[in-house]
Amino acid sequence: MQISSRFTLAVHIFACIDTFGSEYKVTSDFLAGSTNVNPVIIRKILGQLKGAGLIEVARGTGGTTVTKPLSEISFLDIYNAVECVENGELFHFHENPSTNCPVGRNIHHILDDKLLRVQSALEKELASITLADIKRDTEKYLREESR
Amino acid sequence: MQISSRFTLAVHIFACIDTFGSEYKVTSDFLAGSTNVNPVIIRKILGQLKGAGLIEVARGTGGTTVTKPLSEISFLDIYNAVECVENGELFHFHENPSTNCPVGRNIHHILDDKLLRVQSALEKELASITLADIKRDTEKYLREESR
DNA sequence: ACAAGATGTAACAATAATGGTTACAATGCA
DNA sequence: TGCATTGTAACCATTATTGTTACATCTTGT
Repeated sequence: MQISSRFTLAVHIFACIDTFGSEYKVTSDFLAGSTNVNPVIIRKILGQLKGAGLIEVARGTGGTTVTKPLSEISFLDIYNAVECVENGELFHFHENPSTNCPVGRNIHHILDDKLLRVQSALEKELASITLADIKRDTEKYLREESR
Repeated sequence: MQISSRFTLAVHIFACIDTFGSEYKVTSDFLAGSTNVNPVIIRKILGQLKGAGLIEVARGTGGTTVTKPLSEISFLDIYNAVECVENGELFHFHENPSTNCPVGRNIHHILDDKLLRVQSALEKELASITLADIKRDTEKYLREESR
């Protein structure tokens, strides 16, 4: 199963806030224009990012701002904000394996440490990438365009 | 989004084949008993594992065998066999970001290398774990039980 | 005070994936 | 031939995703 487009959308949103925030008021309609995604979807994602304390959204007047230095917001923060995995577990276990079978009643013990290793590897890499990297590369690509 | 229980089921299946294969004929009904999952679901997973060349399933007579040494079958092999991600891409991208917006038309360039890094980290860890590890730990837990 | 522009959210729909279930043709062996 | 088993089709229920309309609520400017 793929990770929801909410994640790439959220990064796109941050790139827009950083690129256009000083010049325009970054509203859900503005972001809907850039992402080509329905403004209500955008507002839901903004709500999740706000819930995670990564942004502030101005009620009434509109507009979005980032609450921390970009280098302190990692892909993992964003992933956790928008990807609501239950119990935070990457792997879905089949329920109630047979307790009559020696393998069935031990499969969790056998697998858990290994699944955790895999999940940790994913999260570690997500944590190593921050919005500062996105800012740097966004500026790079925009510079290349304007030449 | 979680990785489908097909993955943990597949590992469970391999553990059963290894533990019981010499003593019993490992049929989809047998596996359904151990996993507590419908035999048709088991047969579908067996079909995927067979398609990936990891096992052989005896038509008519029934029973399942592994085609390679356990140390040569990694979690990544199993993951790729049962987790049908389109294009093999872990991250889902929102479609048609605006080409009028500088961020919209560059977001793919900006993100692609970073998403690939994350996916590679996941796959590398999956590749580092093999069914030989599962065999070793299964035997360990069964030994601990019988004391 | 009120109009205008935004957000927050409810409600509903379409689509897809997951997991389950029944049914049955095809297979291989005794 | 009979039997156990696989492979697969045809459904179904449930859930997640994404899209859409609608509207109450909030803030500011006039």
